[in-house]
Amino acid sequence: MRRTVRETMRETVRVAILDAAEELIAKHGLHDAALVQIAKRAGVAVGTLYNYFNDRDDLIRGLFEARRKTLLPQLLAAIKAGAELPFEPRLRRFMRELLAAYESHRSFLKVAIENEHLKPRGSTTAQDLLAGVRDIIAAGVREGAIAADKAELLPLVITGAIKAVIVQRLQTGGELTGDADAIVAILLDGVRSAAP
Amino acid sequence: MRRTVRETMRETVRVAILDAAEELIAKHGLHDAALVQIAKRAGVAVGTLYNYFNDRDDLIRGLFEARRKTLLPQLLAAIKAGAELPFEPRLRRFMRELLAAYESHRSFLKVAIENEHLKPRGSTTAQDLLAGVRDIIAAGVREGAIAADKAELLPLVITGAIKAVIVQRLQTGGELTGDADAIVAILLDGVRSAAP
Amino acid sequence: MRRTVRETMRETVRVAILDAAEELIAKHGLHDAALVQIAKRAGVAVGTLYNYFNDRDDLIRGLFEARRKTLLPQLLAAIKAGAELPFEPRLRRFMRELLAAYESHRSFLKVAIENEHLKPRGSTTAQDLLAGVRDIIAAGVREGAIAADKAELLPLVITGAIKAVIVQRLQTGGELTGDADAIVAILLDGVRSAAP
Amino acid sequence: MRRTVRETMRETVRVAILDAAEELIAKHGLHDAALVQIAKRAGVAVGTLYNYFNDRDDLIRGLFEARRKTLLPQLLAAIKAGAELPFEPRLRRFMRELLAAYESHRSFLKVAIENEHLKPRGSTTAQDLLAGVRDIIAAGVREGAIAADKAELLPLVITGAIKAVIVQRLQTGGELTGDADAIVAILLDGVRSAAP
DNA sequence: TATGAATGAGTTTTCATTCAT
DNA sequence: AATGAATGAAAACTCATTCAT
Repeated sequence: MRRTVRETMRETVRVAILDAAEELIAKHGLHDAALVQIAKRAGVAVGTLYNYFNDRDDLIRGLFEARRKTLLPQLLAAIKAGAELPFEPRLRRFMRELLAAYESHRSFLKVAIENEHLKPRGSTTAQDLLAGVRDIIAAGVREGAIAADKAELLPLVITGAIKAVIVQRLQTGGELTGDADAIVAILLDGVRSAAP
Repeated sequence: MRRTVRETMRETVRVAILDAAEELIAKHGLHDAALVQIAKRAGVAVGTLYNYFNDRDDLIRGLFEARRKTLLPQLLAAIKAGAELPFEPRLRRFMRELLAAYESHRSFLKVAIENEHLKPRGSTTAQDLLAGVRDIIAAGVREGAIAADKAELLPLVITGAIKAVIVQRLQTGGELTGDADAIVAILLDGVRSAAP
Repeated sequence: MRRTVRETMRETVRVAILDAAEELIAKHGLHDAALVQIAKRAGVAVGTLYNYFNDRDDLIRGLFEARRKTLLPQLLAAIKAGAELPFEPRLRRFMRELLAAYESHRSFLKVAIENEHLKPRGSTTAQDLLAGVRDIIAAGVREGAIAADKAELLPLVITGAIKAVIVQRLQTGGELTGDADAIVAILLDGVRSAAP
Repeated sequence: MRRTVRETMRETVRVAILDAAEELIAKHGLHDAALVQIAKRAGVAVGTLYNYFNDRDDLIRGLFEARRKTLLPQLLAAIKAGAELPFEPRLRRFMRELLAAYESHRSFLKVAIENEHLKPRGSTTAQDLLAGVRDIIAAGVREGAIAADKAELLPLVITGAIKAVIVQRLQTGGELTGDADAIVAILLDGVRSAAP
């Protein structure tokens, strides 16, 4: 039981460190978030960081992995949520749930999008998203709801659109969820006016 | 006229520096491209960089501005190219010309996309693109070719899609132009299968 | 008597710590043997080290003193062993017994020789050895067996030779004892070939 | 020619750095000679050290290599010096010249002997010495001047004796050369008193 | 103007030591 | 007494910037 107490403490500190890192990286950029600052904001000494991570790189990776661990289940849930629905409502539902889940990770989304090019140990949240969208599209193709020739590029287009909208909303401060239906509408129907 | 010769020399060196910077930033990332390396690759000494730029930041900004100066006319040309065409072929043509123009700037595209979040003094290539797409969309709306309610989000979706495809092609090595029509097709018609 | 049990436990831990220290210092060098590692290998926590030693320096000194405490009696025994013998067989016997005694302290010998220059409070094993050899030489001189003019440098030459041979054997892995007679032969007779 | 001036300057600074390093390491030990101190004593800034060496380790190695580069020719000269002499006078001459050469490197000898166990890139001064002594001994064997069975251990015994004497003289401050003949006498004749 | 060595402030990293549990 | 996380001073290392030549 003593063991458990200590482990709880450890976990608390670890979380504090990662939160501090996320915050500072979001504010100042990956490189300009100095370890001393991260430590200070986390309320620990510099040396303490090294009781939790091997080096700076490991800490950064730790942040990405921790967030991924939180976000992946939510992504999977969003995928599963409408599994029994036909393609269109399913995509709509997925988008809404996804952006709702993302809503509470704005800070990390900024960090993740700005540093997408850094190659991590495992998979990234962005890759998870792409894979998830691919699954749904694949289902749509099997169902006959989607033109097969569009299926290949579509996941890229969708995730690209999502990111663009997120970036914009992070800047302007608006809610992410608000755009879910609009994005889907464009993708499903195209942009042509309904006029004959 | 002697003056002109000297200025040509200066310009040559400046170009070499920017090319070197672009190359190294594309390879190692914005922060990990050290000035000594840039100088070495440009074939000059570190001190020389400071005869062309005030400081590191100014050099980076110089790179972005130089590329913008090249790309903006090409973008404007792509916009103008189909000005007299109706919306759909115009968008199609724009996409083709845009990606063709981008084709010879792969290295810079990598740099630009990875560092989109850094706010420079003036406009960025990304903002130019967004503005250009907005223009074309606006024309489409006036023309009645586009559902007005989709017009607001559409530019974001389009540029987001373009970026996503570019990033992917930069990684896999494929041609950019190849995807122009496919992207447009998705956006115009939506992804529904043609089925009755 | 309960007291004694407790003291035995303490002693056991102390020994474990010193053994761990010796092992790690032999492997990584004096400075690169970190206290955390020593503690881990000893099977205790870092803090525990400080229940047995005041600080790092004290621990190191403790190691040297502990080993000296073991080795000194063996050295003295080797000196005493042939006390009644004439000089030459005495020296021969001394060498054999000395190297035999050292045989089971290879790890510490490495540590001791590599760190001979660190001046501790008390005497060192190296100084003990030198003193011992001096005693034997002095006896040889009194006995008339040794040229008096060679008596001053001789102890240094002998101990230097011993150390050199030990270092070499520690590297190559051979037995220490094997060289005892050969060293003595060189020192007694010189290296001249027996030829007339 | 400008080139040459700069290179001369560079060499001057490099030498200053290595001298400072040698001095401080001799005084405080390998590990306790901090780079800031070395830089200060060399009259340069810390960063300058890194214009000459990759890292601390490289600087240390640089010191050993530089000294070896100076000492090796002197050693070789000492070996060659008496090449035409018969073994005994040759050994005697070698010892005198060797210790004379070492005389002006006391500081480095301390450093070298105290850190003999660190494995360098190439060979060490100690290894050079051992090899040199081996050469001379081998010649002695061929000449029939040395008992062949003693030839194997002899180089170790000689170098060990030399080191021991050097260490002692470094401490007490005496001249190194003074002991050359005495060491050789012991080794050649053995220590037996001349008495019948 | 070009050069490249020198600079030193700013970061990362280490580890003996402390101390609450 | 034992534990091991926290501490922070001290060290190594980086690199944009300066400046004498």
